[in-house]
Amino acid sequence: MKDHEILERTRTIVIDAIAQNMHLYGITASAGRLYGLLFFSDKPLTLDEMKEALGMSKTSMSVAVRSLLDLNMVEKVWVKGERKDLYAIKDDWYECFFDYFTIKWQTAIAMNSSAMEKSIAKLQKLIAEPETSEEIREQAFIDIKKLEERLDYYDWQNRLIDSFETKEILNFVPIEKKKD
Amino acid sequence: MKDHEILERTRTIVIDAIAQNMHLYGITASAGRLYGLLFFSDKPLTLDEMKEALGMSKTSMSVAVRSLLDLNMVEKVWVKGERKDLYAIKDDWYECFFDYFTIKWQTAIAMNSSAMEKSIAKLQKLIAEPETSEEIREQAFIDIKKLEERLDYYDWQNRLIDSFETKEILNFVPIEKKKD
DNA sequence: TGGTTTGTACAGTTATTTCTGTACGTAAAA
DNA sequence: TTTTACGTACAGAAATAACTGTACAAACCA
Repeated sequence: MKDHEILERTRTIVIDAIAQNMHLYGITASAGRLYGLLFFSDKPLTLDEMKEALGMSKTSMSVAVRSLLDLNMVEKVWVKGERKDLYAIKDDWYECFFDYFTIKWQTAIAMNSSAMEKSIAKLQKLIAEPETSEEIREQAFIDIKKLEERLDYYDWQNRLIDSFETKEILNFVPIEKKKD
Repeated sequence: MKDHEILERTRTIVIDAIAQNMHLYGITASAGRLYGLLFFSDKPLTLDEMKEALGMSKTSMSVAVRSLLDLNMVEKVWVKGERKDLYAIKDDWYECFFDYFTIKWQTAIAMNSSAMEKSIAKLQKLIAEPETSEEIREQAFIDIKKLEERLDYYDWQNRLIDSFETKEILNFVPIEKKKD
């Protein structure tokens, strides 16, 4: 009786902490709780079991689990003879961390880079125009310089994320087994 | 007339893109716009100038600029004879990127680690109790193992972020000047 | 000292996000 | 085939976050 409570409480402490910090991945706290639930679960769970465990609607569970799927934090598991969909946590944390940058950051970097490249092109065209005033031309030069610097920075970010994607980063910051 | 519009439009495109992706840093889109404004500004701006440029309240500018200050994305600039506070973008993007992890991620990791360490201690105590049932004891062992694995992962994350903080990461993924 | 100006705290408002229940399409079971 | 169960789309409700205007404290100036 008391034992079980302690076990449950220690889990809750951890789940709360995880949920609270999940926003770093752009994920709602509820999805974080769900992640914590799956972290401790010894078997894949159905939407109904999640709903039951977290006291939320099935719809919310469906949404939350999908957001976790999108980030490769959770996977759909097939179990023979089970009609319902089952979901389990992906237990390669490192992979998951890397995927986050590949999925979210690389997209954002691509968007920003694209916008900046387009702007540079427009500015160069503006500079090439003979009727552009000297003042404007000068400002355009300055803007182009700023944008190119920024593009260099995005290029660096991409190279960093590439080292995540290929796991080459682990040669630089290796996974070490802690001594027991 | 037309020139100036083109210049303005190219800036807007870029600012919009930046604002849209700023959520990756846990920052509101408005603060993102402000960041974009400062990115193109050739001089530090006052709250009133920001308010004017973005058509928002001074209070909002105050809040937004503070969120950027907290992430070391912006700095307060002192200018002789100027009574108002002036703010400028921090132009070391790399530093800013590293700071983000040091400020946000390290804090989150510390919170999670702390919660897990506390839980492990409680579980070990539970295991040591003679009246704990064998079933509970077994479950506690499983939980401890999971938590310790997770702690190893957090340790790795910390080492990665350390390499950001010390900039040693740049030895692995160097900043390369793009050829002009 | 008293009179301005500047930045922010606070409370109220608006906008956005998150959550719920119903309704429905799809697929398995009978 | 009909029946049943599952997961999700959708619309409305509840909760949260973002923004604004007022009011005030601190700093500056006279």
